[in-house]
Amino acid sequence: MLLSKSCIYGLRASILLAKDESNGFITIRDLSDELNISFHFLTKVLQKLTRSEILESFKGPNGGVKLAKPAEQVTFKEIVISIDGRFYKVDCPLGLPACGELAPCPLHDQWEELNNRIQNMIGSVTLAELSDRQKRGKPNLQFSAQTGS
Amino acid sequence: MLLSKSCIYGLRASILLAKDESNGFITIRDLSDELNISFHFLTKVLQKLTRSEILESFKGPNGGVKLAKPAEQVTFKEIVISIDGRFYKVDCPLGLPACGELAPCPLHDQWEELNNRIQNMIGSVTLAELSDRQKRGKPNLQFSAQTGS
DNA sequence: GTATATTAAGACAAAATACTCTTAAATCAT
DNA sequence: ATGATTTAAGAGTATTTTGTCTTAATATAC
Ligand code: SF4
Ligand code: SF4
Repeated sequence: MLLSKSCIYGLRASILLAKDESNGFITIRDLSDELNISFHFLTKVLQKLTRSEILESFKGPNGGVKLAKPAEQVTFKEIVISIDGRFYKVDCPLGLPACGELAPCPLHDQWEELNNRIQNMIGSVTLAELSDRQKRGKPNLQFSAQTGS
Repeated sequence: MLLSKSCIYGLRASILLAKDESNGFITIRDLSDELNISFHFLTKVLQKLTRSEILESFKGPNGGVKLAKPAEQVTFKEIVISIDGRFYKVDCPLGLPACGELAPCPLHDQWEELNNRIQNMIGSVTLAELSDRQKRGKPNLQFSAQTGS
């Protein structure tokens, strides 16, 4: 499991928001219905994104959430950090102190490159790019109940 | 978090076992002391490795555990699978069905390559290679209490 | 055989994560 | 103002993961 479920839900919801071009508010109920996940749970996840000012929310009728800035300016990584709270990093599981710098084991460089790759991957791709795939996609494409991992 | 703690403990213990060249049994108590983790918890983890025939165990005085085969023949991956129970895989978090093959999003190839890299990484390195780093290392190198991730 | 050392097994507890529900606050429509 | 809609907040529950403890089984040494 690379990302928590909360994080995955937040990403999926964000992509739905990016897909909407009206820039109006969309209710969390609509999002949770389309994603097949709990409304209340998603609400909590999106609250984090709102507090991080990735989303903007509005209460009352015609309220909901929307992206606080253009989808081109929101990275995958921002969302992960906002929800999972920490900088995403894959540490070496062997955890030896004073390791690596002096006498790296056969995996040391690979762990490092793995991290760089992940950082680069999620840091450079934006919601705009991710949702574009959706917008162009077949209309019957839907989010599944399964979460991936 | 890429690997569970159980898995990390199992890996660390296995490396200690590989470091020992006498090929005699080592008590789990010794391992847990050196790794600074709970004896009982490590026992349960190592039982999985024993059932998978990666380790061999022996009860009673002079008993303990040892590698069931040469360290050169035990891969990182075998241990992960034995303990975490599943094939290690980093799925795309967006989880769209009928995705990818037809119209991959900007990350699709990268997720795939990430997986290949991880599979290759943990599938090709053996305990012998990992412990070699330890054997040659400074004698005061010790496992830390922290787990990495 | 009796005591001792050691893993095996499983019940139990604690913590982290995932999820649900209730109530409050804000906003809008009438 | 009143009532409906919708997010915010937080209490509460469930599940999974992590960790502890107790007892049983197996082997050795005397
Ligand atoms: S050398 Fe690097 S990868 Fe290898 S055990 Fe040390 S920190 Fe981990
Ligand atoms: S195309 Fe993108 S969203 Fe679809 S499975 Fe591949 S990485 Fe995931």
